[in-house]
Amino acid sequence: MVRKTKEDAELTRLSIIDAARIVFLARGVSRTTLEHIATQAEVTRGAVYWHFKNKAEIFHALRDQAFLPLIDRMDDMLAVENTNDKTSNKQEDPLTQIENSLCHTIVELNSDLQMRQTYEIMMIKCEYVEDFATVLQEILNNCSSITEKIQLAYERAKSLNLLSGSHSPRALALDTHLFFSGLLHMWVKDADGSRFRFQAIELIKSHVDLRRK
Amino acid sequence: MVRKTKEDAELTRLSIIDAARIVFLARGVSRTTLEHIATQAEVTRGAVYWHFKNKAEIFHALRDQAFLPLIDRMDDMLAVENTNDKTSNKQEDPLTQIENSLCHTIVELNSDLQMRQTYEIMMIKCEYVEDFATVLQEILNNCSSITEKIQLAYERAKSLNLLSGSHSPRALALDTHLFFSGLLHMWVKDADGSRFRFQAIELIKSHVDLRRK
DNA sequence: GTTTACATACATTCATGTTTGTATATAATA
DNA sequence: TATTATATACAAACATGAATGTATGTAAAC
Repeated sequence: MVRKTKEDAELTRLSIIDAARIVFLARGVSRTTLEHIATQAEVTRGAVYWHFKNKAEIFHALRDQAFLPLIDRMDDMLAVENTNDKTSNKQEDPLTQIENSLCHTIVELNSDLQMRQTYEIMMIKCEYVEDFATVLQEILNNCSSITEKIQLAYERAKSLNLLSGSHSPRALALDTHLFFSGLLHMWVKDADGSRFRFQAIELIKSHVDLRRK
Repeated sequence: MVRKTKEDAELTRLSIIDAARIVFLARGVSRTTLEHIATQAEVTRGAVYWHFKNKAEIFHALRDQAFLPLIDRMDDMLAVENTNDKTSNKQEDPLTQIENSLCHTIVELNSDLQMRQTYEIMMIKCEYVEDFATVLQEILNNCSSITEKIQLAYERAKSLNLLSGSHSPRALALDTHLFFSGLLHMWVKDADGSRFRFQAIELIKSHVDLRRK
């Protein structure tokens, strides 16, 4: 049980990230030792230090694994209508596009335990200081970009005369973004699911409906 | 510089909580030592251990100091109209009541640096595990109770025929709660204020307006 | 005189980073 | 193709620096 092939080494790397997720979730990021992670991954700290510089690097790897794909997917679902692609979300009306992209995120979280756990870690098991503060800024940037996409969708909806009332697409987008941000937080904190988890989809539909003519 | 009067001791206690806030904010809760807090408060760890059992107890004290008053105030502003009290928020229409209670919280946060810092600690400088997990549950309970108050206000608004559309007060309340929860999070994370801090009031007004007939 | 409100000193545990050791994969060379 | 060299992927040991909790000391208040 010593030297492995490159493929084995990659598996070790992944299992360390996997282990980190489990231990971070249970003990919080600060309180988990590299020893904890190593034990969970059934390796020694030597292996951990071989693959990662320190705990922060593991944290970043974990984030990249779960966060980025979801952000990308959301971005994609909010993209401008593309008439060549009949199978995608893009032929829906803009409001339905918004609704679908939000719902999709929730569905993903519901079906993917690991992603759910990672979100929980990022939201309530991590202190955003020093090495971790940058992650927060990145998240904020992602949020901004998504808000802009939502705004564009609302602008399309407006020009298609789909909106009730006369609110600015900007204000609508910010409101939607804050709603969804709050929903994700509550969704994560609501461990037993009694408050938000089981009605998240409903809440999204209701939120979007409020804007529909 | 040894034994003090009861009043002096109470001042020491408060200065320890004050110091904890400063250090928690800068270093995160986990990474701050009781030594850090003691130094900041210009006492020794002896004094800290005299007044508090451990770090978690300081954390709880800090929370009680900043959180509870704000919650109470919000609760109060959402209370049922009281015709005897002409000076309060209670003579406003229910939707304005909701708007005011949300705005009030933001104004408070804007004017009270310490409260703002405490919120920041609770949201992004603390890991909710073990000793701290209970705090999260308490926060969730507070949220539930506020949501209920908001729902009651929406019900009053509905019976006064102030609402546009035909959405249920329950759905409206949840939506508002999630919006505000998201707003608080963003408000706190948005350190330089460029994204949310300076337009929070506007966003609240716009959110409530969306529901007004 | 006793309790209070601390300061100081001590003991222990624990986490981190580094260093060293080592078996094996892989590339180089002959 | 067989041999050798080197880099890889770890394990194990070590050294250091905290951080915690407790125990003890002490001066002033009551």
